[in-house]
Amino acid sequence: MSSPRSAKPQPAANSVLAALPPGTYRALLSGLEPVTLAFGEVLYEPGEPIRDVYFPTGSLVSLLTLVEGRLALEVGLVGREGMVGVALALGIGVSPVRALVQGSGTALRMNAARFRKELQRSAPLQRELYRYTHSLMAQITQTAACNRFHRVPARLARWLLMTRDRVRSGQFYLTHEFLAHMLGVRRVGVTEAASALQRRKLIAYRRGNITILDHGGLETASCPCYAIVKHMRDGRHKARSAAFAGRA
Amino acid sequence: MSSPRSAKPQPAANSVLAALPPGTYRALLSGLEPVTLAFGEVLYEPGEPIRDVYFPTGSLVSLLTLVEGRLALEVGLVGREGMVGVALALGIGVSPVRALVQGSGTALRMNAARFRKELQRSAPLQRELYRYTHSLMAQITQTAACNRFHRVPARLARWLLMTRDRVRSGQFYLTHEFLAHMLGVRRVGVTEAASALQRRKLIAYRRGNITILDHGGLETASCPCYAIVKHMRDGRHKARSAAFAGRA
DNA sequence: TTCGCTCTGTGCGACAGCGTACATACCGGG
DNA sequence: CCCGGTATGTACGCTGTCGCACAGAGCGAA
Repeated sequence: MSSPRSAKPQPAANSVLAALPPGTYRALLSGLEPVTLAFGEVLYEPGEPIRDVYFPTGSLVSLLTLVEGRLALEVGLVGREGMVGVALALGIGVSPVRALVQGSGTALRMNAARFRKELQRSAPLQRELYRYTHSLMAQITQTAACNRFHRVPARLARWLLMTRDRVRSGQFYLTHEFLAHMLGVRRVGVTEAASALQRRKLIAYRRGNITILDHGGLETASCPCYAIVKHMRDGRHKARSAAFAGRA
Repeated sequence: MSSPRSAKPQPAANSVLAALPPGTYRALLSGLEPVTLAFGEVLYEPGEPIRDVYFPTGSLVSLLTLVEGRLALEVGLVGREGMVGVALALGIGVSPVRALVQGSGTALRMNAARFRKELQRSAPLQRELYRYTHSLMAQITQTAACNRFHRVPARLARWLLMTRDRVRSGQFYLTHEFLAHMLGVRRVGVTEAASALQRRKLIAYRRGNITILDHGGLETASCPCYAIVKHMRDGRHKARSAAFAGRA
């Protein structure tokens, strides 16, 4: 119920995998197992070993940092554009964050040992993953600043837009309570901000089912961080040619 | 004047470089140029190409993200334990942050082209840099949460301790104005917090010259983020054996 | 239908941090 | 020794968010 569209025929591609040369991709295939991730599932817990990495195809995973054991704060959001478990690509076998499935759906899973082996032998895979790692770092950085300087309503708007981009749908299941954990604020704070957005006809929600009504309006209501992060990702090919000028 | 100790004989080692096998290190040497970084110098500006990378030996560099062009917020602090310019190690030629010299001192500099070449041919260098990249990501993540949940006095205390660890000295030059930019608060907010710490005899300062008087007390006054980040870095060898179990 | 649970809405006092303005203290140079 | 600039201290009203408490509202199961 949380994802009423799980049956729709997607291109089934994850952007990281899609960017690989065909030969590289074929070599990976036998290690990739299609799985369905369920809402609320926890893929990693901070300090625990990373057993598998995940390439979301139709799912959405939140990366949360925990403070004082109870408070949570989302620092990253991973959808089909990325991979869950970048720490492993950096040679670290322990997750620094909690990875929580925030949108049910499909993903491709590979166990840690195989992943390390494939990474070691494939330069294109390395290149794509490091590029994604950089983009994730930028996202975390932007989030840090955003949490410091921007108000709850703007941050909520940004978050909804980011989610929309990653699930490619303007509708998803999320309670105020859940959103509060993501934004690191009280549930009441979310209720107030969400009510305001609803009054302005930018979104509609009913017991957790949120629908984005006016994408443009929501973008105006959100802080500039949304546009900044989006632009960084879209501009990545430009960055690539700068970094690897004269190569590849 | 900003660094009255610039002449003291340091081991001159940067931790990333020190962790390399002797052969690897020797290969790098001809590309490493000793430089002195001056307080206030800007090594990178967001969006600009990374021309050189820096391995601080006796200097300290802040990584700042800019919001709306004017507000600044520190997301990372790089001293002798790291490198400035990790984006380049991830294949990105453009810096996402401003890199500002916060403590004058020595560093080893390598130009971007040479660095890419060396990185490509040296697996140990890659390994060390990716490990450091992970540690920097963890630091940024922790900072994001810290900025969200902790009060200014605690954050100030943490920041002073982190600086101390990186310059290996309990004394350094920093005005309230400067600290305000780092913490993303008003100068007045820093003054109030610093006065409180001074009243409690944890620090002393006089026109920018800050001295840590009671390290333990300051640690108590700081948020747990300090201990967490410190522990992550100290525990990195443990993490390594988990990630590379059975290898190298 | 009714009960119970979850989700959402509202009220209220407390307070940290903001923006601004201005006062004092320190230091080096002429 | 005095002057100017920089650094620090203090005051004050404002607002966003907090913590808490409780009141509706929707939905599913009995």
